[in-house]
Amino acid sequence: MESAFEILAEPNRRAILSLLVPAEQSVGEIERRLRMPQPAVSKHLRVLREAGFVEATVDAQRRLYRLKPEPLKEVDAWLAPFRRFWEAHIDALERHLDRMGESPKSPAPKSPAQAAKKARKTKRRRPRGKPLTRRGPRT
Amino acid sequence: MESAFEILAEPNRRAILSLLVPAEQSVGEIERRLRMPQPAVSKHLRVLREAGFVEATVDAQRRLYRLKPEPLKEVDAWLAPFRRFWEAHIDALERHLDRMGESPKSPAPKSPAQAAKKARKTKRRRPRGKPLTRRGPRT
DNA sequence: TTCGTATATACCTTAACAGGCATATACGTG
DNA sequence: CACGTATATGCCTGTTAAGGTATATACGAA
Repeated sequence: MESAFEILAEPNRRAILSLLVPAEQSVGEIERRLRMPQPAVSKHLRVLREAGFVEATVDAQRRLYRLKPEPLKEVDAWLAPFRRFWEAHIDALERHLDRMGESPKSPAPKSPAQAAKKARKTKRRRPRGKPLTRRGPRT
Repeated sequence: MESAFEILAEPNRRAILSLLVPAEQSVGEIERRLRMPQPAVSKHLRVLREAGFVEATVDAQRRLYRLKPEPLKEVDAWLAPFRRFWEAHIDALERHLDRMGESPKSPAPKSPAQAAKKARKTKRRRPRGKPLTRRGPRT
């Protein structure tokens, strides 16, 4: 669990962080708002705390958790080169998309997301019978 | 492996993406530059491709991979609220740090909010009876 | 065709997490 | 002191993903 990215890979943790943007929250509030078992919340908070995403203050038996920006800033910083990349290429991309608005081969390519999903869903367990023209460098 | 964050959790994948910022690269180039076994590279590229982070074109037996911005843009978008958060609090933080440059031990009054809280229910002294071993709400 | 290069997949093993459940610890109050 | 509330940990389990190794596929050249 080294990097900030690994921490953010967990959806519930991202949800917790988002919840903390407007204001600090107690464990119980998070538990209720996200409808998540209390031990889970505590565990995620521990991970977040140890990674520096949040910090807590004590209020009687309660712990009030609030955001700490540093790790997210790191992520933001990592993103910077890519941001420059896509900003530089926006126009080129637009042109490209404009151009291929027709039907290249099969039914007009879906959104990248959908395409990805489909690819994932496709069972690529070769049935052990026929070569099926699949292995090897994709064409 | 749903979200972009999960994809980015893997350091080698991040490395690959960074490598692709300046220009597209073949699998072999990535392999050499990152000193990573070829199957590993191919596997990571597959994940990246299916998640829409990259796309490839065929050049004879070679595949040239290049960046696609969408998923990273998503990440960037998710980050936005937090960016606002830390930008809004930078000055406050600075003030805070400026102020507490003195005695860290003495009750140096913190923010008004905290002061108020404390006034309400100042009773958070650890009884010292038991050595605060480990279990239980952290103090 | 055969060979060499470039890349993708299959399969196996291992490790790491997330979830669930039980329970320990702290604190305030009666 | 006993109790209820708030939160943290321990342990166990299932799942999933990454690494390693072997091999299949595709293509150009001889």
